[in-house]
Amino acid sequence: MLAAKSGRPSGRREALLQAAAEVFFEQGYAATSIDAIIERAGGSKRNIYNEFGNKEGLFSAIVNQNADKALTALAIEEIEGRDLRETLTAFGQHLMAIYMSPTLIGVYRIAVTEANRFPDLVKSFYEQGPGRATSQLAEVLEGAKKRGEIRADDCQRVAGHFVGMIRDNLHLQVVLGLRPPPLDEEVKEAVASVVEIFLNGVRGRTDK
Amino acid sequence: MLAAKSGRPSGRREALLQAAAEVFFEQGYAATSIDAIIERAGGSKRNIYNEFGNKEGLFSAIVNQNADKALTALAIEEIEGRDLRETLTAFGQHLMAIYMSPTLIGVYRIAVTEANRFPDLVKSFYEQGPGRATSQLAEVLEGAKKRGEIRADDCQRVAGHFVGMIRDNLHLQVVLGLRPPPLDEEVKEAVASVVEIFLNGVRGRTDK
DNA sequence: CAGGATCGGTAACGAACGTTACCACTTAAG
DNA sequence: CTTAAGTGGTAACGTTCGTTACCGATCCTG
Repeated sequence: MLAAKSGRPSGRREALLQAAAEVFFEQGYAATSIDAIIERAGGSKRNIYNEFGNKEGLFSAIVNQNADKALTALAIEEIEGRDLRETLTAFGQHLMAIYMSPTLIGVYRIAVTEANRFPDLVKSFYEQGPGRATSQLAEVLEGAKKRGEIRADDCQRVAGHFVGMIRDNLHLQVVLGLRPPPLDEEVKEAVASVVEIFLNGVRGRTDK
Repeated sequence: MLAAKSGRPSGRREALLQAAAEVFFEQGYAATSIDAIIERAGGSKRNIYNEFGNKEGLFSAIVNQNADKALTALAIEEIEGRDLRETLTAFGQHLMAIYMSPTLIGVYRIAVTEANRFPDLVKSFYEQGPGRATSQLAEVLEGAKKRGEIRADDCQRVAGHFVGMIRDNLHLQVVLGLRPPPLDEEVKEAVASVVEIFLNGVRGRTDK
């Protein structure tokens, strides 16, 4: 049709990636047909095969691109606040926003689905995403521990607890399509609740 | 072949369900072929169509059966311990064991994958599984709150935090096939750490 | 023992899919 | 203006898959 001028192949490529991501994330790899992608992106199959070689090439391009997007959005070195509570709150909100973004919901779904078919893709997704976030938080906690602000045996483990609480059932519900992503208001409430419990939890031990 | 006597149709049915579950959970719905199931279960396609009608019927039977399994394994009314710490520890270990069982890992994968194709199945899976667990824990917490043992604004929300911490990154890693399920020793350590933080977190507020 | 009905296996059918051959059209060079 | 090159659309090919028609074997009934 006349959706895109034929003179801009890069625009074509982007449109294909966009449309393919939508369909892949919605339907899964096996259930997604090249025809369905073309129907959404316009143009013809020949376009896909010229640009990406085959179905698997297109899929890999999508996952890598979006994992990179999530990675660059995860620069928390800069959000270290005045005190630990502020840092945790900002980090939690940031994390929640990323986890709940349609893009990462889609990547998450596809990672779970195709874990067997594309183990390398899944590994790099985890390491660049949740794994990296946890490690970065663990470093922050390590610093707080040395300053005596918290008590913790294993900061890596405790950091995992924190990101687990952030994901909560909310993430699961959104991933399962049982509810829409939360609005800012709800995010703030949930993060505040998590930070409150977490801070009390790691600060002092009243017994034992 | 001679794997099952032809006189026991119920044995046949069970064998089919078992084999189909393995392939479905491993490959996903769309990528699983009837032939692949037969190859693993023995017999012939006719068997599947006589017993379950079609591919979708077989799939639904599997998910329902395994969701039921998880449901019946979730009777926590009986594991209320002497004090809150004991109850939470037992509940946490129970929950972790269920979440990490190969069966529920498979169901979880399929639920995430096929959320769009089978919304009703996914909904009942969530309500019978994570949703139910959270609600039951919320009731326990509500009791503790009335007895003054903990402080919490919204027990349902806080219960969500707890199950989130239990899932942790461990669950994600297992679901993604990045590591095997934890052994008993590791489960106990993780749950103890979670309970420690959670109890301190909801018990007293040292500031504010 | 005979007859009928039911179950299970084989093979085939029709549809859908990934991929590619082929051709029309546009574009740039001479 | 002619021609060579490359891009994009259409149609077709071979394969795979869900489903079913057909037929032999098995088991229950009289």
